[in-house]
Amino acid sequence: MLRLTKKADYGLMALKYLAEQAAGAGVSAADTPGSGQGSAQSAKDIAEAYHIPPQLLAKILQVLARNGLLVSHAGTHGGYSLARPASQITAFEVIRAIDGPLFITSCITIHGACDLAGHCTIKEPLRKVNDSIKDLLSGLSIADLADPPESSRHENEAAVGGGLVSIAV
Amino acid sequence: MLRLTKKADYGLMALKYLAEQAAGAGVSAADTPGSGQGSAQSAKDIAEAYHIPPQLLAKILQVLARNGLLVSHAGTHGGYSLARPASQITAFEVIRAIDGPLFITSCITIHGACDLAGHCTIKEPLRKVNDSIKDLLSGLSIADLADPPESSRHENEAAVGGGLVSIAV
DNA sequence: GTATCTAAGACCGAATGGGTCTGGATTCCG
DNA sequence: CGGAATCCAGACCCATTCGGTCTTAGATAC
Repeated sequence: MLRLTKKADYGLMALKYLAEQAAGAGVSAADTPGSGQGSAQSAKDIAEAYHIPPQLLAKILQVLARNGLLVSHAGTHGGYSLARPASQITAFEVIRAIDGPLFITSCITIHGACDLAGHCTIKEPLRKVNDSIKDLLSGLSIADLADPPESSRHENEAAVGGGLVSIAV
Repeated sequence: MLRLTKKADYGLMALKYLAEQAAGAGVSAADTPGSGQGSAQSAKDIAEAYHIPPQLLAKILQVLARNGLLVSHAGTHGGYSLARPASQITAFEVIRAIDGPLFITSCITIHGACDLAGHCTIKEPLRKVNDSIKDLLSGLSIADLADPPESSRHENEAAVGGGLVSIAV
Protein backbone atom coordinates (compact mmCIF):
# COMPACT_ATOMS: atom_id res chain seq x y z
CA MET A 1 0.00 0.00 0.00
CA LEU A 2 2.90 2.26 0.61
CA ARG A 3 0.97 4.67 2.65
CA LEU A 4 1.82 6.56 5.74
CA THR A 5 -0.15 6.05 8.86
CA LYS A 6 -3.02 8.08 10.09
CA LYS A 7 -0.88 9.28 12.91
CA ALA A 8 1.51 10.88 10.50
CA ASP A 9 -1.44 12.41 8.73
CA TYR A 10 -2.66 13.87 11.94
CA GLY A 11 0.77 15.11 12.80
CA LEU A 12 1.12 16.93 9.51
CA MET A 13 -2.29 18.46 9.88
CA ALA A 14 -1.49 19.62 13.37
CA LEU A 15 1.76 21.18 12.28
CA LYS A 16 0.03 22.92 9.47
CA TYR A 17 -2.53 24.24 11.87
CA LEU A 18 0.14 25.58 14.16
CA ALA A 19 1.92 27.17 11.26
CA GLU A 20 -1.23 28.96 10.22
CA GLN A 21 -1.92 30.13 13.72
CA ALA A 22 1.58 31.39 14.14
CA ALA A 23 1.42 33.27 10.88
CA GLY A 24 -2.01 34.75 11.39
CA ALA A 25 -1.91 35.64 15.02
CA GLY A 26 1.10 37.82 14.79
CA VAL A 27 3.92 37.11 17.12
CA SER A 28 3.18 39.89 19.48
CA ALA A 29 -0.42 39.10 20.28
CA ALA A 30 0.06 37.05 23.37
CA ASP A 31 3.44 36.61 24.81
CA THR A 32 3.54 32.90 24.96
CA PRO A 33 5.98 30.69 26.69
CA GLY A 34 7.05 29.08 23.47
CA SER A 35 10.00 30.48 21.67
CA GLY A 36 8.11 33.30 20.16
CA GLN A 37 6.65 31.37 17.27
CA GLY A 38 3.13 32.53 17.75
CA SER A 39 0.58 31.50 20.28
CA ALA A 40 0.53 28.06 21.75
CA GLN A 41 -2.38 25.86 20.89
CA SER A 42 -3.56 23.07 23.10
CA ALA A 43 -3.87 19.56 21.78
CA LYS A 44 -7.57 19.72 22.41
CA ASP A 45 -8.00 22.81 20.27
CA ILE A 46 -6.26 21.24 17.33
CA ALA A 47 -8.11 17.99 17.73
CA GLU A 48 -11.41 19.78 17.69
CA ALA A 49 -10.47 21.83 14.69
CA TYR A 50 -9.94 18.70 12.66
CA HIS A 51 -12.28 16.30 14.40
CA ILE A 52 -9.63 13.84 15.31
CA PRO A 53 -9.50 11.91 18.59
CA PRO A 54 -8.03 14.29 21.16
CA GLN A 55 -6.15 11.73 23.14
CA LEU A 56 -4.56 10.29 20.09
CA LEU A 57 -3.46 13.65 18.84
CA ALA A 58 -2.10 14.41 22.26
CA LYS A 59 0.21 11.47 22.01
CA ILE A 60 1.30 12.41 18.55
CA LEU A 61 2.14 15.90 19.64
CA GLN A 62 4.11 14.53 22.53
CA VAL A 63 6.24 12.54 20.14
CA LEU A 64 6.70 15.55 17.94
CA ALA A 65 7.77 17.60 20.93
CA ARG A 66 10.15 14.90 22.05
CA ASN A 67 11.76 15.00 18.66
CA GLY A 68 12.30 18.69 18.78
CA LEU A 69 9.75 19.70 16.20
CA LEU A 70 7.44 21.31 18.68
CA VAL A 71 7.89 23.08 21.93
CA SER A 72 5.41 22.33 24.64
CA HIS A 73 4.30 24.23 27.62
CA ALA A 74 2.24 22.78 30.40
CA GLY A 75 -0.12 24.71 32.55
CA THR A 76 -3.37 26.49 32.23
CA HIS A 77 -2.69 28.29 29.02
CA GLY A 78 -0.09 25.94 27.77
CA GLY A 79 -0.01 24.06 24.55
CA TYR A 80 2.24 23.49 21.61
CA SER A 81 3.93 25.75 19.16
CA LEU A 82 6.42 25.20 16.39
CA ALA A 83 9.98 24.82 17.49
CA ARG A 84 11.21 26.30 14.24
CA PRO A 85 9.82 28.38 11.43
CA ALA A 86 7.36 26.38 9.38
CA SER A 87 9.58 26.65 6.36
CA GLN A 88 12.30 24.79 8.18
CA ILE A 89 10.29 21.79 9.26
CA THR A 90 10.05 19.15 6.60
CA ALA A 91 7.40 16.55 6.08
CA PHE A 92 10.13 13.98 6.20
CA GLU A 93 11.04 14.89 9.74
CA VAL A 94 7.47 14.69 10.84
CA ILE A 95 6.89 11.34 9.26
CA ARG A 96 10.07 9.87 10.56
CA ALA A 97 9.36 11.12 14.05
CA ILE A 98 5.95 9.53 14.08
CA ASP A 99 6.20 6.51 11.88
CA GLY A 100 9.81 5.76 12.50
CA PRO A 101 12.54 5.30 9.95
CA LEU A 102 11.38 5.32 6.41
CA PHE A 103 12.20 2.17 4.53
CA ILE A 104 10.42 1.21 1.43
CA THR A 105 11.37 -2.41 1.62
CA SER A 106 11.74 -4.76 4.51
CA CYS A 107 15.24 -5.47 3.37
CA ILE A 108 16.59 -2.05 4.04
CA THR A 109 16.96 -1.78 7.75
CA ILE A 110 19.14 0.28 9.94
CA HIS A 111 21.96 -2.20 9.84
CA GLY A 112 21.36 -3.11 6.28
CA ALA A 113 20.55 -6.53 7.55
CA CYS A 114 17.92 -8.48 5.72
CA ASP A 115 16.19 -11.69 6.50
CA LEU A 116 16.89 -12.59 2.94
CA ALA A 117 20.42 -11.60 3.62
CA GLY A 118 22.55 -12.78 0.78
CA HIS A 119 20.00 -13.43 -1.87
CA CYS A 120 17.91 -10.33 -1.78
CA THR A 121 18.89 -8.94 -5.11
CA ILE A 122 16.58 -6.04 -5.50
CA LYS A 123 17.84 -4.15 -2.52
CA GLU A 124 20.10 -1.72 -4.27
CA PRO A 125 17.69 -0.43 -6.91
CA LEU A 126 15.01 0.00 -4.33
CA ARG A 127 17.29 1.86 -2.06
CA LYS A 128 17.53 4.53 -4.69
CA VAL A 129 13.79 4.79 -4.82
CA ASN A 130 13.84 4.99 -1.10
CA ASP A 131 16.29 7.84 -1.15
CA SER A 132 14.32 9.63 -3.79
CA ILE A 133 11.19 9.49 -1.72
CA LYS A 134 13.14 10.74 1.21
CA ASP A 135 14.39 13.66 -0.82
CA LEU A 136 10.92 14.27 -2.03
CA LEU A 137 9.55 14.54 1.46
CA SER A 138 12.52 16.51 2.65
CA GLY A 139 11.71 19.12 0.07
CA LEU A 140 8.25 19.61 1.39
CA SER A 141 8.02 21.91 4.36
CA ILE A 142 5.17 22.65 6.66
CA ALA A 143 5.03 26.08 5.18
CA ASP A 144 4.35 24.49 1.84
CA LEU A 145 1.42 22.69 3.35
CA ALA A 146 0.02 25.74 5.00
CA ASP A 147 0.45 28.03 2.05
CA PRO A 148 -0.22 26.15 -1.17
CA PRO A 149 1.38 27.99 -4.06
CA GLU A 150 -1.40 28.11 -6.60
CA SER A 151 -3.23 24.85 -6.57
CA SER A 152 -6.91 24.57 -7.12
CA ARG A 153 -8.97 26.02 -4.38
CA HIS A 154 -12.56 25.20 -4.91
CA GLU A 155 -12.72 24.02 -1.36
CA ASN A 156 -14.25 26.28 1.14
CA GLU A 157 -12.35 25.60 4.26
CA ALA A 158 -13.26 28.59 6.32
CA ALA A 159 -12.98 27.86 9.99
CA VAL A 160 -15.98 25.69 10.45
CA GLY A 161 -16.75 26.04 14.10
CA GLY A 162 -18.29 22.80 15.19
CA GLY A 163 -19.39 22.17 11.67
CA LEU A 164 -20.39 18.89 10.25
CA VAL A 165 -18.64 17.05 7.57
CA SER A 166 -18.93 19.07 4.46
CA ILE A 167 -18.01 16.88 1.60
CA ALA A 168 -16.41 19.12 -0.91
CA VAL A 169 -14.58 16.85 -3.24
CA MET B 1 6.70 3.36 7.84
CA LEU B 2 5.84 3.87 4.26
CA ARG B 3 7.11 0.53 3.19
CA LEU B 4 5.80 -1.96 0.76
CA THR B 5 4.86 -5.40 1.88
CA LYS B 6 6.96 -8.49 1.74
CA LYS B 7 4.70 -9.86 -0.90
CA ALA B 8 5.58 -7.02 -3.20
CA ASP B 9 9.20 -7.64 -2.42
CA TYR B 10 8.84 -11.24 -3.36
CA GLY B 11 7.00 -10.33 -6.49
CA LEU B 12 9.72 -8.00 -7.62
CA MET B 13 12.37 -10.55 -6.89
CA ALA B 14 10.50 -13.18 -8.82
CA LEU B 15 10.08 -10.93 -11.82
CA LYS B 16 13.71 -10.08 -11.75
CA TYR B 17 14.54 -13.74 -11.65
CA LEU B 18 12.35 -14.43 -14.63
CA ALA B 19 13.89 -11.56 -16.50
CA GLU B 20 17.33 -12.92 -15.90
CA GLN B 21 16.35 -16.40 -16.94
CA ALA B 22 14.76 -15.13 -20.10
CA ALA B 23 17.82 -13.10 -20.88
CA GLY B 24 20.29 -15.80 -20.14
CA ALA B 25 18.39 -18.55 -21.90
CA GLY B 26 19.93 -17.73 -25.20
CA VAL B 27 17.07 -15.66 -26.35
CA SER B 28 17.97 -12.23 -27.46
CA ALA B 29 18.38 -10.06 -24.44
CA ALA B 30 15.54 -9.42 -22.07
CA ASP B 31 13.28 -8.18 -24.76
CA THR B 32 11.49 -11.37 -25.40
CA PRO B 33 7.91 -12.09 -24.59
CA GLY B 34 7.20 -15.23 -22.70
CA SER B 35 6.53 -17.40 -25.63
CA GLY B 36 8.34 -20.02 -27.52
CA GLN B 37 11.25 -20.64 -25.21
CA GLY B 38 11.40 -23.22 -22.51
CA SER B 39 12.32 -20.62 -19.98
CA ALA B 40 9.15 -20.91 -17.98
CA GLN B 41 10.06 -21.24 -14.35
CA SER B 42 7.88 -22.93 -11.81
CA ALA B 43 6.92 -21.17 -8.64
CA LYS B 44 8.82 -23.76 -6.71
CA ASP B 45 12.03 -23.06 -8.55
CA ILE B 46 11.89 -19.38 -7.92
CA ALA B 47 10.97 -19.90 -4.31
CA GLU B 48 13.92 -22.15 -3.78
CA ALA B 49 16.26 -19.77 -5.51
CA TYR B 50 15.42 -17.06 -3.01
CA HIS B 51 14.47 -19.14 -0.02
CA ILE B 52 11.00 -17.77 0.24
CA PRO B 53 7.92 -19.81 1.16
CA PRO B 54 6.86 -21.64 -1.99
CA GLN B 55 3.15 -21.53 -1.40
CA LEU B 56 3.21 -17.87 -0.67
CA LEU B 57 5.14 -17.11 -3.79
CA ALA B 58 2.75 -19.25 -5.74
CA LYS B 59 -0.09 -17.04 -4.72
CA ILE B 60 1.81 -13.93 -5.55
CA LEU B 61 2.61 -15.21 -8.98
CA GLN B 62 -1.01 -16.07 -9.52
CA VAL B 63 -1.96 -12.51 -8.81
CA LEU B 64 0.72 -11.26 -11.12
CA ALA B 65 -0.53 -13.56 -13.85
CA ARG B 66 -4.09 -12.47 -13.27
CA ASN B 67 -3.00 -8.90 -13.77
CA GLY B 68 -1.34 -9.63 -17.05
CA LEU B 69 2.24 -9.24 -15.93
CA LEU B 70 3.03 -12.90 -16.25
CA VAL B 71 1.83 -15.69 -18.44
CA SER B 72 1.29 -19.00 -16.79
CA HIS B 73 1.34 -22.44 -18.13
CA ALA B 74 0.05 -25.39 -16.21
CA GLY B 75 1.19 -28.89 -16.62
CA THR B 76 4.27 -30.93 -16.18
CA HIS B 77 6.82 -28.46 -17.43
CA GLY B 78 4.71 -25.45 -16.87
CA GLY B 79 5.51 -22.38 -14.91
CA TYR B 80 5.60 -18.65 -15.36
CA SER B 81 7.29 -16.33 -17.72
CA LEU B 82 7.13 -12.64 -18.36
CA ALA B 83 4.16 -11.47 -20.35
CA ARG B 84 6.13 -8.56 -21.73
CA PRO B 85 9.74 -7.60 -22.15
CA ALA B 86 11.30 -6.85 -18.81
CA SER B 87 11.93 -3.30 -19.86
CA GLN B 88 8.23 -2.76 -20.25
CA ILE B 89 7.13 -3.97 -16.87
CA THR B 90 7.38 -1.33 -14.22
CA ALA B 91 7.80 -1.70 -10.52
CA PHE B 92 4.71 0.36 -10.10
CA GLU B 93 2.58 -2.19 -11.90
CA VAL B 94 3.94 -4.97 -9.79
CA ILE B 95 3.38 -3.19 -6.56
CA ARG B 96 -0.08 -2.10 -7.47
CA ALA B 97 -1.02 -5.58 -8.57
CA ILE B 98 0.11 -7.09 -5.31
CA ASP B 99 -0.42 -4.42 -2.71
CA GLY B 100 -3.34 -2.70 -4.32
CA PRO B 101 -3.67 0.95 -5.23
CA LEU B 102 -0.91 3.14 -4.04
CA PHE B 103 -1.97 5.94 -1.80
CA ILE B 104 0.37 7.69 0.46
CA THR B 105 -2.29 9.02 2.72
CA SER B 106 -5.45 7.52 3.99
CA CYS B 107 -7.29 10.51 2.67
CA ILE B 108 -6.63 9.81 -0.95
CA THR B 109 -8.85 6.93 -1.83
CA ILE B 110 -10.39 5.76 -5.02
CA HIS B 111 -13.39 7.98 -4.67
CA GLY B 112 -11.45 10.80 -3.17
CA ALA B 113 -13.55 10.29 -0.14
CA CYS B 114 -11.94 10.87 3.18
CA ASP B 115 -13.10 10.21 6.65
CA LEU B 116 -11.83 13.65 7.39
CA ALA B 117 -13.78 14.78 4.44
CA GLY B 118 -14.01 18.52 4.51
CA HIS B 119 -11.33 19.36 6.94
CA CYS B 120 -8.43 17.36 5.71
CA THR B 121 -6.32 20.22 4.51
CA ILE B 122 -3.12 18.50 3.64
CA LYS B 123 -4.61 16.35 0.97
CA GLU B 124 -3.58 18.34 -2.04
CA PRO B 125 0.09 18.76 -1.28
CA LEU B 126 0.39 15.12 -0.40
CA ARG B 127 -1.29 14.07 -3.56
CA LYS B 128 1.58 15.60 -5.43
CA VAL B 129 4.01 13.60 -3.42
CA ASN B 130 1.90 10.59 -4.13
CA ASP B 131 2.03 11.21 -7.83
CA SER B 132 5.73 11.76 -7.71
CA ILE B 133 6.29 8.45 -6.03
CA LYS B 134 4.10 6.83 -8.58
CA ASP B 135 6.15 8.36 -11.36
CA LEU B 136 9.27 7.25 -9.63
CA LEU B 137 8.16 3.66 -9.52
CA SER B 138 6.79 3.84 -13.01
CA GLY B 139 10.20 4.81 -14.22
CA LEU B 140 11.76 1.72 -12.75
CA SER B 141 11.41 -1.36 -14.89
CA ILE B 142 12.15 -4.96 -14.13
CA ALA B 143 15.01 -4.71 -16.57
CA ASP B 144 16.46 -2.01 -14.37
CA LEU B 145 16.33 -4.37 -11.45
CA ALA B 146 17.93 -7.20 -13.32
CA ASP B 147 20.54 -5.07 -14.95
CA PRO B 148 21.34 -2.24 -12.57
CA PRO B 149 22.38 0.92 -14.35
CA GLU B 150 25.67 2.44 -13.39
CA SER B 151 25.11 3.41 -9.82
CA SER B 152 28.04 5.75 -9.96
CA ARG B 153 25.67 8.30 -11.35
CA HIS B 154 23.74 10.73 -9.34
CA GLU B 155 21.13 8.94 -7.38
CA ASN B 156 17.98 10.74 -8.21
CA GLU B 157 18.15 11.00 -11.91
CA ALA B 158 18.70 7.38 -12.65
CA ALA B 159 16.42 5.99 -15.30
CA VAL B 160 13.55 8.20 -14.45
CA GLY B 161 12.13 10.16 -17.26
CA GLY B 162 10.63 13.42 -16.21
CA GLY B 163 11.68 15.78 -13.52
CA LEU B 164 9.68 14.03 -10.92
CA VAL B 165 12.02 14.60 -8.08
CA SER B 166 11.52 18.27 -8.38
CA ILE B 167 8.50 18.59 -6.26
CA ALA B 168 9.25 22.01 -4.87
CA VAL B 169 5.49 22.56 -4.91
C1' DG C 1 -3.34 -42.35 -16.25
C1' DT C 2 -0.28 -40.41 -13.57
C1' DA C 3 3.08 -37.03 -12.20
C1' DT C 4 3.60 -32.20 -12.30
C1' DC C 5 2.16 -27.88 -12.28
C1' DT C 6 -1.12 -23.83 -11.71
C1' DA C 7 -5.83 -21.87 -9.63
C1' DA C 8 -8.45 -20.63 -5.96
C1' DG C 9 -10.04 -20.40 -1.74
C1' DA C 10 -10.41 -21.08 3.37
C1' DC C 11 -7.88 -20.70 7.35
C1' DC C 12 -4.72 -19.21 11.20
C1' DG C 13 -1.30 -16.84 14.23
C1' DA C 14 1.20 -12.81 14.98
C1' DA C 15 2.06 -8.13 14.31
C1' DT C 16 0.58 -3.62 13.60
C1' DG C 17 -2.28 0.41 13.81
C1' DG C 18 -5.90 3.18 15.73
C1' DG C 19 -7.78 4.45 19.75
C1' DT C 20 -8.81 4.59 24.91
C1' DC C 21 -7.87 4.89 29.82
C1' DT C 22 -5.37 5.90 33.96
C1' DG C 23 -2.27 8.13 36.87
C1' DG C 24 0.78 11.45 37.33
C1' DA C 25 3.63 16.14 36.78
C1' DT C 26 3.69 20.96 35.63
C1' DT C 27 2.01 25.70 35.43
C1' DC C 28 -1.32 29.46 35.69
C1' DC C 29 -4.80 31.99 38.30
C1' DG C 30 -7.88 33.39 41.74
C1' DC D 1 -2.70 27.69 48.84
C1' DG D 2 -5.71 25.01 45.96
C1' DG D 3 -7.85 23.98 41.90
C1' DA D 4 -8.15 24.05 36.89
C1' DA D 5 -6.01 23.37 32.68
C1' DT D 6 -2.51 21.32 30.35
C1' DC D 7 1.28 18.23 29.15
C1' DC D 8 3.65 13.46 30.00
C1' DA D 9 4.08 8.48 30.10
C1' DG D 10 2.68 4.39 30.27
C1' DA D 11 -0.44 0.25 29.95
C1' DC D 12 -4.26 -1.55 27.63
C1' DC D 13 -7.76 -3.11 24.06
C1' DC D 14 -9.70 -4.14 19.64
C1' DA D 15 -9.92 -4.53 14.66
C1' DT D 16 -7.42 -5.07 10.61
C1' DT D 17 -3.77 -6.60 8.01
C1' DC D 18 0.14 -9.50 6.85
C1' DG D 19 2.73 -13.47 6.35
C1' DG D 20 2.18 -18.01 5.82
C1' DT D 21 -0.11 -22.75 5.51
C1' DC D 22 -3.42 -26.15 3.95
C1' DT D 23 -6.67 -28.24 0.98
C1' DT D 24 -9.04 -29.11 -3.16
C1' DA D 25 -9.63 -28.73 -7.95
C1' DG D 26 -8.30 -27.99 -12.83
C1' DA D 27 -4.82 -28.17 -16.68
C1' DT D 28 -0.98 -30.44 -19.25
C1' DA D 29 2.90 -33.30 -20.71
C1' DC D 30 4.76 -37.90 -21.01
